[in-house]
Amino acid sequence: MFSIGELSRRTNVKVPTIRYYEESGLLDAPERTEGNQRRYDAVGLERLSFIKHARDLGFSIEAIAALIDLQGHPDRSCAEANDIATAQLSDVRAKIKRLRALEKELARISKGCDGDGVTEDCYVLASLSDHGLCEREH
Amino acid sequence: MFSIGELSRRTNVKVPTIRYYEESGLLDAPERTEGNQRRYDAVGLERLSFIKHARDLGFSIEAIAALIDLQGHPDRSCAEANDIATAQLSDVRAKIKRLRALEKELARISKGCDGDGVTEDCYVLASLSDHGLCEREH
DNA sequence: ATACGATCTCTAGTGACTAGAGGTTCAAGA
DNA sequence: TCTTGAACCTCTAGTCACTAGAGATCGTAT
Repeated sequence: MFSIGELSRRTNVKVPTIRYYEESGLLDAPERTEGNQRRYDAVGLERLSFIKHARDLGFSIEAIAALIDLQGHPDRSCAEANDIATAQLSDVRAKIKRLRALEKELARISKGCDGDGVTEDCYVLASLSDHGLCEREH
Repeated sequence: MFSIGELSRRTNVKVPTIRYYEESGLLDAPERTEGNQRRYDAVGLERLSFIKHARDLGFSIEAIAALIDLQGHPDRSCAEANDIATAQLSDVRAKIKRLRALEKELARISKGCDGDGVTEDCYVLASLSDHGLCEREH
């Protein structure tokens, strides 16, 4: 049995975040000492590690809650879990696509300005004012 | 002179968002009719177009405020504007890098599961539980 | 016994909006 | 000129996933 601070150290999840996960229903409320302090065991550690890993992969709290629910029903089809992962994957891919377009545009805007002039003639500001200077849609 | 709804239509920025920008200090408070409704002119339209374009490129409200401030001082060096754009560019590149790592990991996790089994043996759930299954850091 | 870091709960703040309530104004048609 | 109804107004609260701070209590090492 260990404290919330110890759990925090072991998982690299901050203490207030752990309490937030409990409040959100992702973590079961743990046992308490007589003085009302939380005490965790290996199960709590494992659960939080799962959550942390999923968060690092960009899953939303809602999606994680669904995954945890599936874990609790080992007889349910695996398809659901796979659906959630696949949705997350296409979400990530869409974000990458969009960011790549932005990267191109920003690189172009930034390259057009050597930083020597005055803002009156600044290509950065001109580019932002006039969308027509952009090469593609974004 | 046109209404906030007309401005919204011309810029594709929603009406509450326009009011929010005004409240945030990005947009000057426009003239009002006798009945207290906002009336915009070409200057307001141009300003909002600038903001919209910058937001589409992922600049924060704070960065946009700085850019607008620079616009108001045409004698100031262009370097500052370029710095902001460059910072935004490296921010975007960092995000892309991170998302690509996530993409690989998610693709791997998702591929390992055909969706046919039951959750008990689900590779998606196993992967999320056990970080050691991951191929690289993320 | 005391000190002091860790913990507790609670409220409020973040960024960039979005939603809704409840009331007022504008403009077009009769 | 009157009426209707869409558009407008302000204000509050909600979103997501936390983060920060206040003020009080607890646990443990000396």
